[in-house]
Amino acid sequence: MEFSEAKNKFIQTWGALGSQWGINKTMAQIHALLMVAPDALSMEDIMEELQISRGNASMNLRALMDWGIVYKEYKAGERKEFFIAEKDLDELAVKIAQERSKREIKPALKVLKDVSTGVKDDKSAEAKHFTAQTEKLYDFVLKADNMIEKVTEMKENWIGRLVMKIMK
Amino acid sequence: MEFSEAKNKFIQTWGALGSQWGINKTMAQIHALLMVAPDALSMEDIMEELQISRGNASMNLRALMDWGIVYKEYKAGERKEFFIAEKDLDELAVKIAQERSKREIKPALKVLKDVSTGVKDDKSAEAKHFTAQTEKLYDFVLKADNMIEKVTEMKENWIGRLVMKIMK
DNA sequence: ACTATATTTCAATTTTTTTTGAAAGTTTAA
DNA sequence: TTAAACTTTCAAAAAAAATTGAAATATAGT
Repeated sequence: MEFSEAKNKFIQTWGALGSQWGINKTMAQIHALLMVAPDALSMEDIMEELQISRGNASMNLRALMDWGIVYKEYKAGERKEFFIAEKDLDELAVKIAQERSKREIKPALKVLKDVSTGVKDDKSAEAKHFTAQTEKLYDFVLKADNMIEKVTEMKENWIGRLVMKIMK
Repeated sequence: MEFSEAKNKFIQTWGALGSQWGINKTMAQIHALLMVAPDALSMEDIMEELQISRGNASMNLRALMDWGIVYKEYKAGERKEFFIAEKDLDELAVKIAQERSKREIKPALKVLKDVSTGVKDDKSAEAKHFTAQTEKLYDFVLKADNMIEKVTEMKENWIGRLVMKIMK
């Protein structure tokens, strides 16, 4: 297999996978590209390689930096900015987990708490079942979220260690 | 808070959360509705409550059943079909994890294996870095996927047990 | 302060995804 | 076997999301 062919296949696959997990295709592709680039790339490089517009590149690079998984780099004597991906996979997973927790799980937990404790006067079977079920859901999601935090705290190769623990 | 208000808030939130994780809004909303319904609902009930078309209801119920998290139920003397959600949250999480592994992670792993082992002749720094990086990614994703399988095997309240283990 | 270089923003457009609704298909009961 | 009750399918329409490109903004060097 040609290198360029393999690289392309990887970028396309990573983009498609991103879409399925609610991350826009270009964002995932830029990330894939930076993950396998040995050196920092400029916005021009990225536009060229992925055949995307300047605006698209700019917005998605910003999003990746907001997630904390891509960094800016400045090169001496160069005016333009270069970009580099977090390449440590443990660190990458931790960052993604933390961001998803902060952006999505925490707000959902708040709503779950509100709705599970908010219905007071309604004595119907439907309302009782609702309260019981959303309460269970709250407990479950809270536990899962705490787990993410715990896992995140055991810095360095946490996934390896976790596999050990699970296998007992 | 009125029950109907709380229920609506829950359904909307669950739908929005679904979207962010690559699950279509209606599918997540139907699931939310069935999660808090004390009894099985008919397609009519669902269409009515969520204000959606018959086709939409039919397609998304099928999708939920394909994921194994919603079941059909037949009532004596009733011609139409009723639907009920998997309400055990451990079971629900396991089913979702298994489906995502089967549909998305396994195929991605195959591509990662292919591209990380497929570039043979290219001695450039770029190609070398590519092979090294995709190999690491393969190992990492494989480990994560194995973890899902292990966790899935410890039936019954696996998340609680896992929290225990992690906290040591 | 000016200018060349680079980046960001955002309204308009394009693409993708979701939803509709009606026709086709299926099942059950008489 | 017919017909009513119900479900599925899928082409067309609508809605949502992503992308473009050019104007606005920012920055650095002289």
